[in-house]
Amino acid sequence: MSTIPAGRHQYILSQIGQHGTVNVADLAGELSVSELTIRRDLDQLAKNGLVERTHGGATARRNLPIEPDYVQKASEFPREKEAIGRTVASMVEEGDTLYINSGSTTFEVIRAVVALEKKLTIVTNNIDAIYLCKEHEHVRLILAGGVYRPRSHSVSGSLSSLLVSEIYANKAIIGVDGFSLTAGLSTPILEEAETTRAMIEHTVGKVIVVATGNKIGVVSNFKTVSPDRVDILVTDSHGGEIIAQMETHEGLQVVIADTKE
Amino acid sequence: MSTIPAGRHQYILSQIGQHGTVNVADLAGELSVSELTIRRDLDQLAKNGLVERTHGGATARRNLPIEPDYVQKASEFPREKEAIGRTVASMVEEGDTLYINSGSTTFEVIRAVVALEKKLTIVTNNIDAIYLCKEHEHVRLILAGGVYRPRSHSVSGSLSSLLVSEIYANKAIIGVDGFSLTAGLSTPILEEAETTRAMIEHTVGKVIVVATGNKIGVVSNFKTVSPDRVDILVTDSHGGEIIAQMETHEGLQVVIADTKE
DNA sequence: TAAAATGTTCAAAAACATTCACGGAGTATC
DNA sequence: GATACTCCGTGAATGTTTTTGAACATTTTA
Repeated sequence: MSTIPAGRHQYILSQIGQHGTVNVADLAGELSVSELTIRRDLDQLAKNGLVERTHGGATARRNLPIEPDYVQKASEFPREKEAIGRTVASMVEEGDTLYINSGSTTFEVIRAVVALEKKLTIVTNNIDAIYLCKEHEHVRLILAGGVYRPRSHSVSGSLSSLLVSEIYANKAIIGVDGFSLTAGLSTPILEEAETTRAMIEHTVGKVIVVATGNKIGVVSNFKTVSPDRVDILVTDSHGGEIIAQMETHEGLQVVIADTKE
Repeated sequence: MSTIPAGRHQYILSQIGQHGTVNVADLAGELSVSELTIRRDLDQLAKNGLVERTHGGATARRNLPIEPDYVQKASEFPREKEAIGRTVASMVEEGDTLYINSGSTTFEVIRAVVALEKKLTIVTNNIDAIYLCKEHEHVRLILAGGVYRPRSHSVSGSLSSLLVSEIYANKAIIGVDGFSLTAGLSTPILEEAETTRAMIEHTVGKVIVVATGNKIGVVSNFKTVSPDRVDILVTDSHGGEIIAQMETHEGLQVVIADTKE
């Protein structure tokens, strides 16, 4: 009898494959370990998405893990992005319909916005938004369709724009890879640029751009819209002197998000 | 043998799948638990939309008052669904563009189809398809947009149909909650019915319906399309005598998926 | 109306989460 | 080479939650 954990796991999985379910007491007897150890084995297998944990044992898992690997989230400027999210959330009002495009900064915005517990409609092409909205009854999530891009966990392209053209939002929250007063908003992906542009064009209220300081003054490959279309820029305190120029730009309100404590 | 709640549920569902009905007294005897426990099991299954509760037992759903929980449903007939998936995958050819609607059976189809390593385009409203296609370079995944439905892990509604109306596929693989020769395809959710209908209408090739045996002869709330529009039905061996009628139906090819060994 | 099935409440039992301690494998330090 | 050290898997002890079954009143079915 294999005494190592990996051997037990293999045995458990084969039992589940054979019978559909297993129970803790039987496994403990068959493998000559305590029930506690079996429980820990099952918990681990469940965490890896290999089995479905139930009271008293486990069952085969045909469906997928609910919680995917989006935990990696904002690896670059987590504190700044979280602060930006909080700041933008304070601008959202009950009943708003929001366009939110994809990206790690706007993901943090969605996280902060759904936490408000306000009645909202969110229209986004960020697939990961699902996990944030899933358990929030008060948020209606409309996902843009289109071609799925694994790298960015988003959908984009002309099919997305088609759906966007049917919806008018009263605020757009746009993450960018580059924001410059001369070149406007820009992203490295053509399809993303198209979808983002469609969102902005179908917004009747404020267009809020979110960008960490390192994006300010940067120009990426594909232009989305000109800077004049932007009403509010929410960024952090690392934008450098270009921020000062932007603050004097007519029609553009610059908000610096506080990374508190 | 000591059985856990989940194991009992599985057994009860398989009994219902085979015989159509179950009664409390028999189950209590077969599973060596009190009738009260069986009643509680049945109540729970009914609450999740998996069975229809009656006095003295339960029956297969004749109609569906509530939206079944996807996670629960996914573990209903794992072997049968896997077999159906494998069978449908053998009908798919290199270069196909497939419409696949949402549901736990079609999910298994997607799983089997992407494993083929063929170059394909999959258009679906099943959100979980993302995890199956994420690491398969040869599959282009187009996600239908629309309102997200947490309980069924899908998007649906008029916005989805809008996107679907732009795409013509050469095969449609459709999961249903009810398939009857008189009433046709039906589902418990209006929006799903609409999206599925749009998919079928924009398919130029074969329409393949997948359904485990317990769905055969069942009528749910909202009709999708008439049975004449269906070319192939892939099901398992638990369909009962209605299958024989279907096999004689003109223009409908019935395929029984083998749950190997 | 009588029998069967159900709903409800409550207590016991089973399974669980959590914390702590033990012991072996490997590593670092002297 | 010995000691101390951490890391990991394991099991015991504790209190908590879930599940189960009995008892009794109520409803449904025949």
